[in-house]
Amino acid sequence: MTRHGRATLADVARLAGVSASTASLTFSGSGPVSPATRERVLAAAKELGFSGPDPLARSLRRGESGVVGVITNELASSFRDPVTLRTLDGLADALGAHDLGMLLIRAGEAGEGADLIRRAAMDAAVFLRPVGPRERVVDLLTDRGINVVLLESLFPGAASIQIADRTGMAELAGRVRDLGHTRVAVVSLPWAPGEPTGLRPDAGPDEDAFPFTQRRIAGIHDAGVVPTQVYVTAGSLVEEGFEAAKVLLQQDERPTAIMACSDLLAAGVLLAARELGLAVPRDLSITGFDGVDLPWLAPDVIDSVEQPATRKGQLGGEAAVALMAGGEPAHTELAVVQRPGTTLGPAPSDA
Amino acid sequence: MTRHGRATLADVARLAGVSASTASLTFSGSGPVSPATRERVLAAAKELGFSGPDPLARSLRRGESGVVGVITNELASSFRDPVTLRTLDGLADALGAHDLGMLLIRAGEAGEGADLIRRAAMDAAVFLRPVGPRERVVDLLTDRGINVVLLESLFPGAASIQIADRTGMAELAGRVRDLGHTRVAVVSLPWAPGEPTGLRPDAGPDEDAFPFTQRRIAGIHDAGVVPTQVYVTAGSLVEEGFEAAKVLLQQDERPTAIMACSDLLAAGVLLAARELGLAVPRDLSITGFDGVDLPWLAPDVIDSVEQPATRKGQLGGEAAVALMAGGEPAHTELAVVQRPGTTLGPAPSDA
DNA sequence: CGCACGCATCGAATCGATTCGAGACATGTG
DNA sequence: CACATGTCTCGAATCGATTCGATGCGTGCG
Repeated sequence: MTRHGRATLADVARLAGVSASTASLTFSGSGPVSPATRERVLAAAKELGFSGPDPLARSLRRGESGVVGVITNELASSFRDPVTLRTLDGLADALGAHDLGMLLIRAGEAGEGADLIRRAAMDAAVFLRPVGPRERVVDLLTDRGINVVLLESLFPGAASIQIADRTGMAELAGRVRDLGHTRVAVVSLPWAPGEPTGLRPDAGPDEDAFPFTQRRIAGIHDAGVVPTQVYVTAGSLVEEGFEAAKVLLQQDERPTAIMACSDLLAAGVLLAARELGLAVPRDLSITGFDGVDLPWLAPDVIDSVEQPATRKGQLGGEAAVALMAGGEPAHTELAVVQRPGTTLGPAPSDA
Repeated sequence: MTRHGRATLADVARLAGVSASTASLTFSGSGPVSPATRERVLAAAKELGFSGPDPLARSLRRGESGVVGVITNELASSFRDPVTLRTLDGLADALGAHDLGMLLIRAGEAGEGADLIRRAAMDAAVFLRPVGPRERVVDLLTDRGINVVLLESLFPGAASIQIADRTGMAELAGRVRDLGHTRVAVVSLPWAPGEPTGLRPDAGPDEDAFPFTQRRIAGIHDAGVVPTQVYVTAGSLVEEGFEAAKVLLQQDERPTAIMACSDLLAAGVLLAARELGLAVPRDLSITGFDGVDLPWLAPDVIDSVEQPATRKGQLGGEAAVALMAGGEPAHTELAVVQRPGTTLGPAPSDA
C-alpha cells in the first residue's frame, strides 16, 4: 500500500516540467521560485496526489529526524501521577513549538524495552522517569550521539532540570517542627532500582538511591527533623501511601505527623487516617509534595509544596532543543512554593 | 554533535576490509556471513564506536519507519482517564511486540497540531481519542498513504476497534428499569466537536455526534428507559460529573437514578450526592461505565459495565500491524461485562 | 576427473529527498 | 553599449544504508 504507486517529488517535477531541485525549493520554501513555477508545481502535485516530501528522505538528508524520545516507565503507572502528566504536557508544548515529535518509549530500570532506545531514530531523549545512578541506559543513548535531558535525576554528560525540592522540603519540615511535632514519620518515594519497599531501617545517604528521593529526605533533615521511621513505597500512588500509613499508624508509639514525599502518597495517608478514625490534623498531621489538586479529598487540602511541573516539562523540551543546536548540557533548578492546606496542625499536647 | 564524526557502515566496512554489503549483512543478519568475517566487522564497529546502522537510512531504504502515530487530545486531560491509560498500555504492548515505536501526537478536533499529522514519518496511526464524523484529520493521513485505526469511532476507510457499549449499556439500563426507576437522568460524554455542554433538550440520534456517545445513550433507550434529562459534559472527568449532578439534583422533581456514561463521571455524581446529603442508593441510584477501580470512593463501588480497555489497545495495535502488512481495514467489537456495585438499588417507594 | 552446487562476498542500483555551485537570462548602472 | 548585479532554474553530489544478481571458490557426486 504505502510503497506502491505513491508519487515522489521527482514525479511531480517531471509533470510540472521543472527539475527536482526546483520542485524541492517549492515545497521547502528555502529558495527563490517564481510564482508561475510554484503554481505549476503545486498543480502537478495535486494532480498526482503528492502530499509533501517523504519525511524519511528529508530527515536522512538533513541529518535530523525531528523526533525526541520521551522515556517513561510502564505508562499506566507512570501517567497516573498528575505531576508527570503536567510535565508531559509542558514538554509537548515546548517540543511542539519547534515542530518536534515525541516518541514514547517505555524502558524500565532493568533494561527492558531497550530495543527502541538502541534503534529508534531521534535527535534527543528526555527522561520523564527517574534514572538510577547505575543505569546503563543513558550511555546507550550518548553512544549513539543522542543528547539526553533528565528530569529530576543526574547523570554525567546529560542535561538536567530539577526543582528545589530539598529546600522546599526543608521549609515544610520547618513548619512541622515549629508546630511541635517530635515523632515524624516519612513516606518516601522509591529508593533505588530494585530496592525493596517497606520500612527502611537505614535511610541515610546512599549513592545508589534515586537523587530526588535522597534530596527530599535530606531536606527534612536540613530542618533539624529526624524521622522516627522511613517507609519506602513502590511509587507515587494513593494505594502506596495508604499501605504505608496502615503500617506506620498501627504501632504503639504512632507518629504525630507523617511527611509524605508526594501528594498522592499523602492522599493515601489521609484516607488511611480517616479509616482508622484519626482526626486530621488534631490526631495526625500530614504533609505532601507537588501541589496537586485533589478535589475528592474535600474538605481536606494537603499541606504541600507546589512545584512548577508544567514549567519543568517546558524547560526539559527547551533543553533538548538547545542540545540539538549544539549547546552544552546544563543544569537548571526551579523554585518551589509552600502551599498551605488543612492537614497540618500543632502536635497533640498529650504526645 | 550528531552529524560530525559519527562512523558509518561504510567506514566500518573499510576498516574491516570487507564490502559495505557484507557489513550490512552482518548487522541485519539477513544473509550468510562467515563467523570470521562477522568477528572482524564487529571488532571494527567497536573500534569506531559504531552503534548500529542509522535508523533513518535503514527506514528510507526499507520504506517503513517503524513508527506508529498515536493521536490524542491535550495529554493532561486525555490521560487523566484511567481507561485511556490502560488502552495506551495495551497499545504499547502490541506495538512493542513488533518493535514499533509510538509517536505521540496531540491533535485537537479543530485541527490544531496538524503539523505532525502532515509531516511526521509513520507507518500507521491509531486514534486514542474520539473522531467526529466531520473531521478532516483522518483524510489527511489516508492521503499520505498512512493506515488509520480508530478506537471507539468510525470513519470510512479506517479500521476500528469498538466495545459492545450499546448492549452493555442496555443491560445496565435494564437493571435500573427492573428496580423500578422511572425518573432516570443521563450524564453524557461529549456530544460532538464544538458542541456546548449542559442540559441537552434534544438528545436524539444525531449524525454529527461522536458515535460512542450516541451508542451509549441508544443502549439506554434499547432497554425501554427514556431519560428524563440528558446533561452533556466536556469530558470524562470527575469534576464534570460533579457539575452535572449539581444541576440535575437541584430541581423539583429530581431523578431517582442517574446513569453516567463513564465511571469518572459517576464518581463526580456520587460526590455531589454526598455533598447534598443524599443517601446512595436509598435516595439516588448511580451507574457508570468502564469498570475503573476507584478505591477512594470507598465504601462505595459504582455499579458499572466493565470494558476490556487493555485488550482494546492491544487489538488496536494489532490492527495497525495488520494494515501495514497489507490487510484490509476491519471492524472489531469487544464484549463487556456487568460489574455489580453498591450504588444501584430499588427506586424510592415515595417517588 | 569434470560438473554442478552451495556458501561467502562483492558491485552497483536504489530509496526520496536537499543543497551547493554554476548557468541563463533580464534588469539596472556608468 | 559593455558590464555588474540579481533572480530563477538546473545538474550533480550526497545523506547512509539495503538488496539483488553476479562472481569466485571449495566440495561432493557421478
